[in-house]
Amino acid sequence: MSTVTPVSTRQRILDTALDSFGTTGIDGTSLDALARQLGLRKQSILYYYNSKQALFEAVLDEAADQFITELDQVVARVSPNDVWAQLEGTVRVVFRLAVQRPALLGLLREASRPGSMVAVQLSSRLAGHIDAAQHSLEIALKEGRVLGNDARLLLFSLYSTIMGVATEVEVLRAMGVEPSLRSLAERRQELLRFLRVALLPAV
Amino acid sequence: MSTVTPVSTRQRILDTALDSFGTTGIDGTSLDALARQLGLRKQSILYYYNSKQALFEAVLDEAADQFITELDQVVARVSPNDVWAQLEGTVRVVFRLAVQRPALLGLLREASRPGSMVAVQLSSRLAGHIDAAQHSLEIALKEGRVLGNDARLLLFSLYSTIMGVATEVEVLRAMGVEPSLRSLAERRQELLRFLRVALLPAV
DNA sequence: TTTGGTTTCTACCAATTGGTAGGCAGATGA
DNA sequence: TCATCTGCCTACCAATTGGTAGAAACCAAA
Repeated sequence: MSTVTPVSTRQRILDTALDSFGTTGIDGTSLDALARQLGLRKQSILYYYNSKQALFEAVLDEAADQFITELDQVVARVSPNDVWAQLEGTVRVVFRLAVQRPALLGLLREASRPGSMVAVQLSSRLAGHIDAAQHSLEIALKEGRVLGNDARLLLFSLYSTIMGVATEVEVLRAMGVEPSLRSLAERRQELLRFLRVALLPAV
Repeated sequence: MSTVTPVSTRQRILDTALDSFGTTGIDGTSLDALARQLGLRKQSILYYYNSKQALFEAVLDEAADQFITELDQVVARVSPNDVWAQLEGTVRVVFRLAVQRPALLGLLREASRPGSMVAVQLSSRLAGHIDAAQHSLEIALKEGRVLGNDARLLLFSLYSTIMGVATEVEVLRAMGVEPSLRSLAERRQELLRFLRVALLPAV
């Protein structure tokens, strides 16, 4: 027995806005265009969210929620001591999002733009996860289970690599690789191999 | 004897536009604001570049030129067989640009945004360099001087890592590291260590 | 001094932007 | 039945956008 859950207009606006902000960017998204996509007038959007800025902040919160939820589901299952398993899980999540909800990653990308000020809001939401990851890394470093010096910088390198490989589609296209599910899987595999070599001491 | 070289208005427009497009983005840059920065009226900009689009394309060309020039100066000096030396040079160039001309990297970032169409123009300019790098990597892979499977995907991973570590300042800030010259140097060092481990076979 | 080309300007313009004011239909509860 | 509240609307608005038309200012050569 499947019931059609009525999605509230408020939620529909949020979802559509996330997609639009994440792909076209915040400047590239007008309230009019957004309303058109939703089959509404812009004033109905402003009824739920008092300004574009307010809408954007709500979208950011939503994005952080979704991202954290996805991450928790996969990462929290494995032992916090097994850094590699955690990393593998993270990569899996990010790549799944790259397929199913690319706008979410696009939004993170937009937020991490230099001088964006948006990052502040996001970072406070993600701070806990970042700290936990850093802590795990620190211990692993001390025990020699992972190669490296500075946990924070190492974490940063990992972030850059994973995010980049998952989202920089245009660069890949420029290199002659047409993005596809198959190429994405190959990319993920090569990425994991790359990270394994970079992180884990030779056996 | 130092002579004040008169910089043509055309060139001033190009430079200022590069900075603005690279930091504020193309949508975030209005011709009026640009003109104000230059002490001109917007119509003077349109006199030299017939439309905003035309200006942007010229800016992209300029950016590609500058990037290639910088890269050639450093990379072309070392043997094409020494993949590691080439990579080290590339990292040095990118990090220098991150300090001296961050807008240039910002523009590349903007261009590599999914669905940007801009990448096409840039990629045709960089195609030669990409091919050369890929070729070097392929040989090094075959001879076992570098770890990995697919040269293209490996190159892509390297690009993502380097570009990310050099430009994702906000992420770093979110992790509690205030960007500074000192932290940048540390980042570069850790990045090089990371890449060395990931690429070079253990001795 | 006049002429002609280059450069920069003023004066507009239509379209789009985010946002305000207020109305109208339908559901709900008294 | 009436009043109220919610949800979405039409009608505007001022500011900004990229862009056009054409006039001044300037400069060099004739």
